[in-house]
Amino acid sequence: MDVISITHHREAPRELLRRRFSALVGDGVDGLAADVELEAPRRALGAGEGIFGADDPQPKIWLLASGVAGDVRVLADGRRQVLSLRLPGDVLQGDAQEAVVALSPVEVVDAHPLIRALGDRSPEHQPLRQAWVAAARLEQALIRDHVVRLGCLSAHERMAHFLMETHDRLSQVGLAAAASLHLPIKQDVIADLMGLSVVHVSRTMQVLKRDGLAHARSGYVALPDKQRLAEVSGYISRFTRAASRTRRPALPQTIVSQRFASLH
Amino acid sequence: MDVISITHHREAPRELLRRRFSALVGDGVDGLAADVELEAPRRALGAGEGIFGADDPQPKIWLLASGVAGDVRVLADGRRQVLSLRLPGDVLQGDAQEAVVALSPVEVVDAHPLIRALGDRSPEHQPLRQAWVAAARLEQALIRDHVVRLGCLSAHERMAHFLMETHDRLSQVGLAAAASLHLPIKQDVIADLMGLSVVHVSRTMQVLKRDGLAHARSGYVALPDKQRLAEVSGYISRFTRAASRTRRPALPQTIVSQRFASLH
DNA sequence: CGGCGGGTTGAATAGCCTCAAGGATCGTGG
DNA sequence: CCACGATCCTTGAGGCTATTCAACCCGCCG
Repeated sequence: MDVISITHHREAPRELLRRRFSALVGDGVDGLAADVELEAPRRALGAGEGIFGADDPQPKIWLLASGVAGDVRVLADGRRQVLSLRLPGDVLQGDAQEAVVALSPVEVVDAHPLIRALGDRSPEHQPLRQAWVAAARLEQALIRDHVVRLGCLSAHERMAHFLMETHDRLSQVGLAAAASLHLPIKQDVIADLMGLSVVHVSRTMQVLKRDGLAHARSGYVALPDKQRLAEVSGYISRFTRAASRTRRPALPQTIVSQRFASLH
Repeated sequence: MDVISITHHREAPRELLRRRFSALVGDGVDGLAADVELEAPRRALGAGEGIFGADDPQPKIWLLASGVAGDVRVLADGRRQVLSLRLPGDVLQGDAQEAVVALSPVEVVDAHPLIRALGDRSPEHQPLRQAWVAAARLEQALIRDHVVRLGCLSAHERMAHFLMETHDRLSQVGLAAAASLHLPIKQDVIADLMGLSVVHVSRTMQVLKRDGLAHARSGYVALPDKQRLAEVSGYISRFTRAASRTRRPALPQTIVSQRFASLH
């Protein structure tokens, strides 16, 4: 099968962002190249390292260039919950209430140039601002999907749903093949993400394999039958819809978007 | 015990909003009275009614004046998840991806005057905009708390945590006594909120009663020992902290707040 | 080769669910 | 004012899902 690594891909960070944004608002953001420089400072971290150290100097916003990170909350007794998975092309904001932790080896680049571009109100950056708002809205939708996963779905459904979602997200930035994805995280992370025990994650993966729905091997997951995987999990893509959905001209755009724009 | 109803209280909608906002950003929003008119149109709905009908004419933003509503998602096979509870003083935005449903008899008032005030950029409305952003950020934090509840906590912990949180939220708008709250929703709603079965919600409430932690009777819940209730659930208030937390002057405020401002 | 981290397996248990029946409460109509 | 039905809550019994604990396996690296 075709294989794309998300820790060792060769895409420029800006290109990842461009793909993500143009999937959200069309091609208006292609000019991203013009003035948004996203290469340095670049930082590499190993799995387990916190991305926002308390002693950090300036940059409080990073763009995830490669690898997997996650918003993690740890309870007093050691139980952990991974609130959301962060994939290449995502913007990581240290401002958040949670710790953002590298779940695989990752590379991050300073995203302040992007923030600066968003800050000025010139009309040429209008599509960029729209994309930023759309991205926040999408993130919002994803965390709500996560609530439903945890609240309503069985272990099998959860895993299937999660794999579909992650494949979709990686596809959007061009980092997944048609029927497989690279997911270099350990099972205990998946467990803390899905609200399950490590043991049960393992068992569930076995069943998915037996059913011909997902084969995992050394960080790569093949999804031979996405159709059926979507059916058994009730998965509805947030991505294909976003493109075709008709926008209703509702409230003063400023307010609605202000509500979403600061989410990262 | 002292009793305050949230379906039949006599607070003006604007007063609820003022309390909520001033708890977030201080007294700067007291001038809310000046130009933000929040009384009409007023609408009453019964439990179970959707608040945003597809046939709705204009107002797509309501302020919840009394009662309880919720963001509800229904799966294809009928399973339901209540994503978040909406309490008096909350702003309901039909723009959201979810259905917003009345979970008790509710009254809503048109919130467009508020939106208009947020829309103009005059300096006198600066605190109002800050509060709006802070409210969105809080909402964000609450849904993440919900993820942790569903992912990490046992049924008892979930219930205890939920009761603490709801009591806190109602206290903030002055609609809860010191050690009790009015929660006029049925157990099946709590079940769909907590990811449990109705039966188990009932049993769990019995145990909480036995332990002297929560007595529910006809929509009113007494919390005789909030201290212990917080301990057993690992509850950390988002409200007392918000007031005392030191704000770090981080990113250009516009961007950060844009990210939050359109969330409702 | 030994050790180690991560994955897998088995057995026993706990937590929560389902089904089904029995109470309590409340509004309604006689 | 009481009987009635409807709705919601409670209780019991049994079963399934997921957990825990423990051992074992496997690939990798020193």
